[in-house]
Amino acid sequence: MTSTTPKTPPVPPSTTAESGVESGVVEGIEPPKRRRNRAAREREMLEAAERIFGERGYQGTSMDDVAAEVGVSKPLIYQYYGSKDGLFLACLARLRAQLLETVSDAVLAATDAEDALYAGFVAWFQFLDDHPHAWSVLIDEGMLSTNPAAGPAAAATDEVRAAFIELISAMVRMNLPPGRTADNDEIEIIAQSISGATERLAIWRSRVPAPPTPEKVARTLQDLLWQGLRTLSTT
Amino acid sequence: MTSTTPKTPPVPPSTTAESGVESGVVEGIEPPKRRRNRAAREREMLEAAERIFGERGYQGTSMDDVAAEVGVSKPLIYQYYGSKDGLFLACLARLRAQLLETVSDAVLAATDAEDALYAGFVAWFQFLDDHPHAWSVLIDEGMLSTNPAAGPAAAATDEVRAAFIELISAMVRMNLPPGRTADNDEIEIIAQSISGATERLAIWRSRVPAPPTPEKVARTLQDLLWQGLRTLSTT
DNA sequence: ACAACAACTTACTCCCAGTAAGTTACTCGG
DNA sequence: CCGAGTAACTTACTGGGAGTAAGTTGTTGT
Repeated sequence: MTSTTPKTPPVPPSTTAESGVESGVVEGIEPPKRRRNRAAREREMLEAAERIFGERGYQGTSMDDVAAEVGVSKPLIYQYYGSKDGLFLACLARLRAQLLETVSDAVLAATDAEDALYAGFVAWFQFLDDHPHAWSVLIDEGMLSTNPAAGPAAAATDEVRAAFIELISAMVRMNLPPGRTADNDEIEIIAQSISGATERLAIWRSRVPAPPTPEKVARTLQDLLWQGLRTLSTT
Repeated sequence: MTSTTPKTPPVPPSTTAESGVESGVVEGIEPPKRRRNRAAREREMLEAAERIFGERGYQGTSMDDVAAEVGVSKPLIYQYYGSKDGLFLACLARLRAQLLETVSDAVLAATDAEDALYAGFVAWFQFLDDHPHAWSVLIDEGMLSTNPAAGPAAAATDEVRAAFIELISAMVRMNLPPGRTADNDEIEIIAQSISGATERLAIWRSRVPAPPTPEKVARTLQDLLWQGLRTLSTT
């Protein structure tokens, strides 16, 4: 009764049809299939989950909520995704793939290192502007935990980060002054810093009323980092 | 029975003394006070909570756990701290005060801007090395959430961050090239970046097997940022 | 000694992740 | 067309943890 999403319009869940009246029409013309194959349901579930996680956060979302949204019962989700973490993980994986691809493309399309850095920043902030949902899922709750005891979701988020760290490290390495071989610690520190900076900036932009444009932020970040990157460890 | 911390040694919780034998001694000599005044209990609870949150994270800690550790029943904690969030918040507030003070002191003790930045970084990483507990509490779970729906703990963590952002902003402003007045967006972007970078570096250091020293990290970060900071927006 | 209050407990409720076991609709070989 | 087999799905539960109502016991001031 409180269902806000009248999925399969006719055919009430059965066991409620006292009056045979309903609507005047006969139902001989193939009642809209309630049953779908696994792949289709999984897709439905993933979409619903992505939306709800994005709106209410990991903690704020119950499996019953998602089930209700899809119009299905909870155990079915468990059958397909195993656990709440599993479901969240699936959302993450999808979003990560999209985000990583977007940024990588931008970086690879650039002609020189300076431009690659800038383009990567812009792509990152732009993507998150264009997919507010994605962003919420990526950071909220799941993103936060750095504690080993925090379950698979945290681990998955770490994977996302690791991928970016690697991308950034590669860029930094490519960008080293010719003769220079910086030690790995330095590269890692720099990559971690940039990753942390962009994450925090993304969060900040998503919460401030009138955030500066992706280009402005990317520009400022570029200005802040570029000099230091160019002269990396030449002291 | 499973209690690992035999706080108040004798005097079992009552209602278990079938045999009057117990130990041979009489208990006439003032049984170790089980009752304490509110302030003392609150302190006990805070310490236990800080430790357990630090070990198992916010999610991984149950109020019953904390209650058991203190040797007290759960509702008492609720009476004093109101909720799990309230308890966590109290831990956070304490740690924040310590951390902020440590870093501020280091910054203020420095003689010039360049040194202040470096000293601040070192103090930050050093403090977190010295207080692994504190660190876990500050970042785990509670730290992660950027979602408004994530409760007071998230809000409190934001306050911690806001304090640092402000400190960093002040430093950046002081450090501006003489005639230069950067716009506020730029300052904010830079402050957010530095905050994000140091947070991520701290997390990274806490998880990697042999992290570089605080000085090394601070140095690298300094090298990365200093050039950019000095020439802020002079393009 | 005893009233009155602070410190504390037992024994619940409710909500949510996860599960056991059963039921219903599609499909495919005859 | 017709059952057997299986994939899709459900009802009805368990268990654990946050939070609470209402009562009990120690302490303290008079």
